[in-house]
Amino acid sequence: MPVPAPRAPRSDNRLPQILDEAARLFRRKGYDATSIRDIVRAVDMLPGSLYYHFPSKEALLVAVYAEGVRRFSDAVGAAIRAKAAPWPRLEAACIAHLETLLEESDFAQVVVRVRPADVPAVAPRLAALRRDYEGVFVALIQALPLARAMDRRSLRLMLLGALNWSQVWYRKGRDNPRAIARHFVMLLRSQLEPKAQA
Amino acid sequence: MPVPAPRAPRSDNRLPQILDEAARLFRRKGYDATSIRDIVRAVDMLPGSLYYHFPSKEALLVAVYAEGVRRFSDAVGAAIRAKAAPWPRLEAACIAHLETLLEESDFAQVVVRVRPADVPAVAPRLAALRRDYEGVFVALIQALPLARAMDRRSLRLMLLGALNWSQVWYRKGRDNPRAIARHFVMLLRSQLEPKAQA
DNA sequence: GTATAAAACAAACACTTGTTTGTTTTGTAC
DNA sequence: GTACAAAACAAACAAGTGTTTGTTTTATAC
Repeated sequence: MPVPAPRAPRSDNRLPQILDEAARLFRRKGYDATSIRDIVRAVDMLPGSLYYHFPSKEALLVAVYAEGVRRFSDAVGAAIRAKAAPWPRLEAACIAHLETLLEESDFAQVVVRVRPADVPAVAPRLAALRRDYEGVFVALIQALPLARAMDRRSLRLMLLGALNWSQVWYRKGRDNPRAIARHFVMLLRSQLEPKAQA
Repeated sequence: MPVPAPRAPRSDNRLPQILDEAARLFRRKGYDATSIRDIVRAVDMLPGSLYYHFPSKEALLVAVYAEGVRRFSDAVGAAIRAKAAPWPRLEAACIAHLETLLEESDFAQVVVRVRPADVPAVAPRLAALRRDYEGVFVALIQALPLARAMDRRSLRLMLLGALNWSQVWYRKGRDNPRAIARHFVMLLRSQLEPKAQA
């Protein structure tokens, strides 16, 4: 009894639209407040049909979350590739992070907005995804030549915290992601640099 | 036809327990993920009974949120009353804010965790409450003698953002609210002060 | 002790939730 | 054009949602 060969997905496959819509709604209303029916309605589909693509609502969230992390990583990776010195690399990373978060991607917003602990069934997976991404910042800050015996962990937590919290107060048009990121990094930089410049 | 005089509330009145339990659950699971039944179960009450005390779930949230803001304000108010100079006042405020948030009060955590926009029916009220509280920080930062033509709004957003985001990574025992707050303020302070000290 | 209002119960309401099941449509490869 | 798997439909499921209604208990003030 020969096993039938798997076939390529159909070209009218609406999985990408599902992901897009899920990201948009998870971002806007949060995970709990978004229902399966909310999502499929926007894609003109029936609730049950979603379960052909994902085994559960949680699995859909994981897919969106993973895509969000990928967008962050891609943007930051490309940004730091263009810089050599430690501080410019960190600044470029922060700018890329914030532009992705605030202007580019609903997927990225989901990563910042949804707390892993709020979705127990997949909390470890979400936490791991976020941790992997933040590893880039650990490395970037590790590479900084710091003057004092500075706690690099606190430095990272303050910087990323301030950046991510901007999601709460940011308003398109009024604020500018690049300017915010530059500003925040500058505040820390001139304070921590070995020699002077102040 | 004389209007009957209102009577004092009964002493076995369980409203305080309801508020406590709502704060605990809103903090732990979020507003949407917490049901009326979750709350009353912990107080050993029936769902309908809650509606004697609050006209809606949103009204209950407003009560919890307002109490959270009050706790923040009380703690910060007491803390800055003991200091005179601008920078020590700001530092004391940050310490009080973080200790209240991370160790004292479920109510305070709700203020930081629940986004007004997620509860449209009462979003303006929640936003106003939070804005009122943050006014203290506006004033504290306004009073700082800054060296450069520094954007005080960005300074406030970075500081409060970093503080509030600590709710995401803070772990009791491992981390220390007072130390975190001191650290964050120090990072900004020595950078911004007019003369020197660095 | 009795009147009265405070505070809770008991039971349902109409609706939404995530998910499952069996069936049907539909694009594609031969 | 026919076979076949991909992808969707149609319809229900059990459980949970916020809330309402009418009734009953109960602490307190006189």
